[in-house]
Amino acid sequence: MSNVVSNNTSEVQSDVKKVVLPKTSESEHLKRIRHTTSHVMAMAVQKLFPKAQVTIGPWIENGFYYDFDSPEPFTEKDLKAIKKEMAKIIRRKLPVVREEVSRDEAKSRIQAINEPYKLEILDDIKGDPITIYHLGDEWWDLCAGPHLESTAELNPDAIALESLAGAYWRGDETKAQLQRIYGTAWETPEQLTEYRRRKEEAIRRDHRKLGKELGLFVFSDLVGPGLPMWTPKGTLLRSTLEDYLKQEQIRRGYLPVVTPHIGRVDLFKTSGHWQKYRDDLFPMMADGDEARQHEDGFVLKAMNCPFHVQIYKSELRSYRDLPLRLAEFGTVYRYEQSGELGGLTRVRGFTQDDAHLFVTPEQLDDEFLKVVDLIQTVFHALNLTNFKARLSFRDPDLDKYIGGDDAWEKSQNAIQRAVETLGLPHFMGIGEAAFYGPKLDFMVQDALEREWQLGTVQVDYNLPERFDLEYVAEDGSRQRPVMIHRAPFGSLERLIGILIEEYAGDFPLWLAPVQIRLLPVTESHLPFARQVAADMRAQNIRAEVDESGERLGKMIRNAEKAKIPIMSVVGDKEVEAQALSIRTRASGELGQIPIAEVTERLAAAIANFSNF
RNA sequence: GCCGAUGUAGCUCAGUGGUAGAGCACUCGAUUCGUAAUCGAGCGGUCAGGGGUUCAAAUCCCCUCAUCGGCUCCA
Repeated sequence: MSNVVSNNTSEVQSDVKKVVLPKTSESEHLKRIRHTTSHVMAMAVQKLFPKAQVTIGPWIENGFYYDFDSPEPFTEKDLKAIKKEMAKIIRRKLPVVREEVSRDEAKSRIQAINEPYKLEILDDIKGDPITIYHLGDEWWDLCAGPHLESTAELNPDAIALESLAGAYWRGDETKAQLQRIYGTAWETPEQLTEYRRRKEEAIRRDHRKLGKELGLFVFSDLVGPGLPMWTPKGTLLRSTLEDYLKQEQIRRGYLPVVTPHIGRVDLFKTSGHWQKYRDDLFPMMADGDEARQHEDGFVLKAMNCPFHVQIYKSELRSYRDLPLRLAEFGTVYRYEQSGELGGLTRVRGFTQDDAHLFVTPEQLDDEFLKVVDLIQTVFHALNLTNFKARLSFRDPDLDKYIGGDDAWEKSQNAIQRAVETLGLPHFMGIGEAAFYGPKLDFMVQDALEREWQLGTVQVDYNLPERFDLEYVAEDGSRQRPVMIHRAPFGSLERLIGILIEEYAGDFPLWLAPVQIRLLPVTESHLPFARQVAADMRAQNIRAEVDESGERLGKMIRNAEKAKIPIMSVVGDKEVEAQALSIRTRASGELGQIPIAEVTERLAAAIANFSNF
């Protein structure tokens, strides 16, 4: 009875001894282990590939990596050889010795071994002395440490080399591409096993896998990469989310609008997007070569703001009209780099829950706070608690932004004030701003611990300027409004990807594409089941009947695999009693409940975002 | 876009130079069944696509496409 958990999901079994995994950022010891392991790996690599040059090799949350410049590309087989070599080094119990040297001394030693990357790294190290860490007397690298005292403290069975990747020197794609080896190292082999188990579990939650299994969305090579298509079940999920937010927005004074999927190039020239993102748009549609030459054509929209701005501009606005909140579930297309695409989290066609608020400067703070409140409300309703707010400000050293310093100051201050007023925990993201303004971004992690932006609020003084927006103030003067761009979900695609992983496919009742499935014990009970389901659908309950004609056990199994929250067995007893035998995914069998009561409770639970 | 890996039936996968396989799904037949898989039969593949090597290619080589892990980018 206790085990209602399906055996193909990943829940931790209570009888398995729990291994606690330390975090690198919180464990000095683990930092030392990973630092030292990365040095051992680098030494092993240079032993096997003498031409390989060593660059940088830090610890990361789940392990470490090291970047090499090697004329011969590493292969998966090489990883095995490197791992073997590492074990050898570890068994030799080499002491790890810290040495302090002067800048000049470091320089001459680097020149002696001819490692130009190290020279660049040396230039970056501020202050003296320079620290060098030696492994025995055969290998050393510039390193701030700290390290273990000896390779003897490492356990080869707690170390694994995980993957190969390309990585640009200094993260700059115009510079040399290096080869990165990712590895992981733990205090004990048990920790490594646990780490691997968690990784497996994460893969089971992967929305690409679950989306396929649950039949929510599909891709097609013929349609094209990064262009998801939503199945009937996925579409139910999507529209439930849409309906929820639409309702919430209407309550908050948003006005719905609809705008086209394409617009003239000139529109995007005015906004500045064309100059900035031309290559990231699907190619222009132009009627003939001459039109093409003059850039007199149309492009698929990659954002909705310029369209909403045109609606704003369609009439003379009074201060009495503001704030004007124009909202649209707008589908946009971005020609993302092929290597960037993945599942639903990064796609080429997606729908933003977009809105643009046109406000007076005096209204800015208040409206901004209201938007943050909406986002928090939405995240709460979705049970997304594991997010971090990021202040995405401009990097003053870069010149990829439009607008004057004054506008930027004002915008960034408005965001700063908002998070302070709310006491919202946040972190800084310098250089993460949009080109027209700073943002407050709500960041979440997927199952594989990659960070994604969902909700966003942006303050913008620049587009109102570029489009020459105005309103008539109380004194009759023409004033410029401020714009707030905002999207609580960010995009429906990404949100759903994240939600699938967050819930591991077990959607809460109100979101579940199918809320209840009726299972007729024999085919003779089908008409009864169909009637009950139809009555439930009339109450806006997403009910369906298992028409397979399978045996009950099989139907239950299928419903469990489909992660349907509620099952109802209908047989002679139920027809007789005008009741339903209820089995929930969360709590197992609940026994017989009269049909009217089931319907009523279901409808109430759905309305309250609660369980049955 | 770059580095690396992968691509066999709708799905999950086996098959390393000699006649394409399994389980599930699907269709049909039998069974009419009470809380996680009834039995049997059948259907289903240009082995991602194209080119090459070979007497012979899913298997070896080249190109393209897609997917995955990273990097870069992300309005």
